[in-house]
Amino acid sequence: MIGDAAKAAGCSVPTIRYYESVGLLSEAARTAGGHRSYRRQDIERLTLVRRCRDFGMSINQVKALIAIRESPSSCDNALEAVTHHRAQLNARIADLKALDRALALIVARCEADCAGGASSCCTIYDDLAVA
Amino acid sequence: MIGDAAKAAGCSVPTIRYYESVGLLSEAARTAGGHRSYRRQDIERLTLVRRCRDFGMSINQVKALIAIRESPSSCDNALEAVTHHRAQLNARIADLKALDRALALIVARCEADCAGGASSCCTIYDDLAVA
DNA sequence: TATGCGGCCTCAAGTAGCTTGAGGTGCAAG
DNA sequence: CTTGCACCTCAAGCTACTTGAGGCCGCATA
Repeated sequence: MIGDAAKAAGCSVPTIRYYESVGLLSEAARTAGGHRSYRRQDIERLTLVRRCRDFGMSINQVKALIAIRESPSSCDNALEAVTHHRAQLNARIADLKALDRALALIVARCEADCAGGASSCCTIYDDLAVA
Repeated sequence: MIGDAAKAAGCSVPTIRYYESVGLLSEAARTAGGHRSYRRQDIERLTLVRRCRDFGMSINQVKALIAIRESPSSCDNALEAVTHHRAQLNARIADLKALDRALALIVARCEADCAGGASSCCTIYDDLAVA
């Protein structure tokens, strides 16, 4: 039953149907009544997908990673995919840190200069609008 | 002309029309021929919006921030909005760092144990699938 | 005056990764 | 037999835009 699979993998039921619809999971077997049924290996695959998504990989990145496993290629390819993803992650972290530093400066200037004055002349708006 | 405004604010022309459509910008004045025209203050507003978006605020957050300026409220409200956004940013950064640390361990184990073996039995897939 | 060309116009649909809703069926318990 | 939950499909909504189709505006050039 799809509900059990969702619980096991830690995602919602519609999410599983969505993954199936975009080809991340193969079409599930059906019971006589048309309900999807999942075996242990199906749930493992679903869990793998979920975890990769939790790690911030895109649907296509997950597809690629799974394709590597299912092809007769070297483990180095999987390693490279994950390493590449880590590089993206770190670039993103650096970007966000830079944003935060810039916002910290803006906040500090407001605290120093505005001193709770009217919002219509707050330094925040000037500082934000400067490219 | 909308093209000039886009250049000035560093965004695309359709983006400006989009901002207008969702109410982030007021409806632009039109020339006789129906083309949008922008005054200096319109461009300043657009630039403010663009910068807030660059800082990772959502459309609604930007709307709220602008609403604060245009209401007779205290600068503290603007300060709080930005501070709250910083808190979100920092939470996101912490999350991404945790992901990266987890991926680093997975990569390390593959490098130590797989040694370039077949991808079909790479430790990466096992490690990723563990909740 | 015609014509070419770039920039503008509107409206619709596509993008990612789901979630939410409508309307209807399967199945086990009481 | 009926209640009620979980399941089914299909369609639309969400964010923040981008892309495409089909068609004017306005300036310059021949």
